[in-house]
Amino acid sequence: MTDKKKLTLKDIGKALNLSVSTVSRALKAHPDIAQETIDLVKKYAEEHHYVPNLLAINFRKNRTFNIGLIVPELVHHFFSTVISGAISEANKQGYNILVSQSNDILKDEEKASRAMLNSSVDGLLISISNETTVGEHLKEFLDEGKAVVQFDKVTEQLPTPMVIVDDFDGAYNAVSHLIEQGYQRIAHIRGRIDVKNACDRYEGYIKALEDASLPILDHLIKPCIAITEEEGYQFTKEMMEGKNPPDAIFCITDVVAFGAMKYLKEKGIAIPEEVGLVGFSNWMVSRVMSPQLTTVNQHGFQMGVEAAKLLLDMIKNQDIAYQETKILKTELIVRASSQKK
Amino acid sequence: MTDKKKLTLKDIGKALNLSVSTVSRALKAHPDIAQETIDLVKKYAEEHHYVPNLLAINFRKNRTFNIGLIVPELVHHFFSTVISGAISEANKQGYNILVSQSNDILKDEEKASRAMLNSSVDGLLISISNETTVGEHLKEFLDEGKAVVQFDKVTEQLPTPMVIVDDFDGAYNAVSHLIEQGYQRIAHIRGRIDVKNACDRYEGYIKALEDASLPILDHLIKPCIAITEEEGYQFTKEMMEGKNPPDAIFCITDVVAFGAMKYLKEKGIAIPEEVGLVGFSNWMVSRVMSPQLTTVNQHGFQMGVEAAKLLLDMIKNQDIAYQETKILKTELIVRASSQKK
DNA sequence: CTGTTAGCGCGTTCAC
DNA sequence: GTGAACGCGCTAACAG
Repeated sequence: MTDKKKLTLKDIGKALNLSVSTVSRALKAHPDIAQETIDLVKKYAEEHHYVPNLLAINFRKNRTFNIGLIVPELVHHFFSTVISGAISEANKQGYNILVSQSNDILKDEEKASRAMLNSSVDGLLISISNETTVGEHLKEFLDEGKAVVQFDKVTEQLPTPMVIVDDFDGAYNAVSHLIEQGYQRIAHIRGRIDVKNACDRYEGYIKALEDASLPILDHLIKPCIAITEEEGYQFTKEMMEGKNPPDAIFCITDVVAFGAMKYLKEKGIAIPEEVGLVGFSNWMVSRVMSPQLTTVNQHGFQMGVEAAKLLLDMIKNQDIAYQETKILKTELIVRASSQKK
Repeated sequence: MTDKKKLTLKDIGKALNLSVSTVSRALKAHPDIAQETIDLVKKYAEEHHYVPNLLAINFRKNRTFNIGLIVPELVHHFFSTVISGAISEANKQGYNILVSQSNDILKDEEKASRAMLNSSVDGLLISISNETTVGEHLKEFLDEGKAVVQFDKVTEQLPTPMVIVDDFDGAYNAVSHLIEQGYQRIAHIRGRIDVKNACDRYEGYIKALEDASLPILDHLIKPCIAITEEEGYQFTKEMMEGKNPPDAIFCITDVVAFGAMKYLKEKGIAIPEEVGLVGFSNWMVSRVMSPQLTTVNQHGFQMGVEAAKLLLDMIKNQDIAYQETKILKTELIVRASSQKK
């Protein structure tokens, strides 16, 4: 590796017999500087491939042009889509993105956020872990005067703007669609009780049933803990083998629906004829299952873009107090698994 | 609420009537400093939540404790798995990871790498785009004396260490497995001719046929350009409708195999009885298809870990010249789509 | 043992 | 128009 000495303002000054400050000003075409000087300096800089030392600039201005992004899981279709959107927007505005994951473990999230807080980041985009409730480590960010935007999995305990999906509405539409298709005994394999998204979807489910004057049956509501295929399989088995089994299942997410589908197929129960199935999130898997899974698309890319925009706005206008909550509409994607008619 | 302004060494010095340098040394328990002083300073720093200004440190030491990571696509099961591994290892060693994507477009890759080069990164992990051949923008990294490690999609034009999968071996095993199952006319929907991975897999395919004394049939070898489901569908259609159709298809990747499967199912061609199918990469979709897809697992997480380790080794021992190439073995995952017997 | 001094590269006074 | 000087926070060489 060749150690190429980097050109500095001082070097240029020496070469051109100018002072450092003149060179500095010339490069940004300061009005005080003579046009000839400006041209001269710019030409020299160009020819010798002068690159300003970002480290020095950042140090002086106390900012890094980096923003942090923490998600529960990186290997996850929805989250990677969000990240993709955030990176796209950030890059457009001249920022880079530092990515970390919490694995849904509070300790890991704290470690990641502290690692970023130590001045390597101007602001933070975060989707909190299942274990995060208060978020002391995130308050540290705010205390330092750094911008934070929450997205998707959020907590109201933290006074920051957020970008979320209209989970209530998405669930409501999904369940209403099932009802419209003629299903009457609709089960819900839901998420954790302490997670906002899961609750919103649950509420949407309940509301849809109520609006259609369908009874709410407690034994058809099952709570996942880890949100896995296995849970989907297990709960479906329990319900189908119990009495008064459901004729449709609305699952908190596509993987869970896959577990449910697996059980139904094993038992030769026809989808959608005997049991209808709807997932949530529009993972790539939902298109690949057979029958293809009806699901709720969350526009992850757009969420990433919006979250990044919001954060960068805040960073650039420190004075403004943002408290905005952007709610993105979902889109029901109807496929074979729920089309009885 | 903590103090709004950050505590500096100078502040501590003033408060304790010590010089800045003494404080600095005390905090790192320099042997020259009296134990009492060390204790005193440390206690004060602790109580007042002193956090060293990383920006200043980095500026002075000319490094950032960040490493860059560029992949063709972020929303991609394999790559996100690699990233996950790289982040895990980097964090362990006190580094953060800056992520960007090229979308398989050379221009985007150049932009991303330049954005990172500008002193926001100590080294780079990259999986090059389909369009990258020479990699002038990557040479700039090397010229600046920054470490670069290539992984998965690499070019030999660039003298850097790499971490790759044994694509040849993986393909060889996959095709040998098909042969063992009794398939005789094995097609290959391959990747681009100018991409190394694709060629290695192709070679493995050829070698397996040769070793089994099976003929190589040109009309059963089809080259994808964009590596999509549509191409898989189209090529399979062409081959199945042409004369001397294949009785098995080895696909460059799982999505392509999904396209192939889609066509076969539409036409009522039985998998694996009439046509066997094998993919590559072990995406989550491969488990969800029905029949489940036989595929080649690439140990993405491990690849990320190895690549990060290599890069950090280089960063930490600037003097050592690394030219290592780590080749990770693959693992054939046999599922229903290829089990004729 | 501890303090003084001298930068790192840049931008921003304030003089001339 | 331009230059000199200072400081951002920290480290390291050199004194004492």
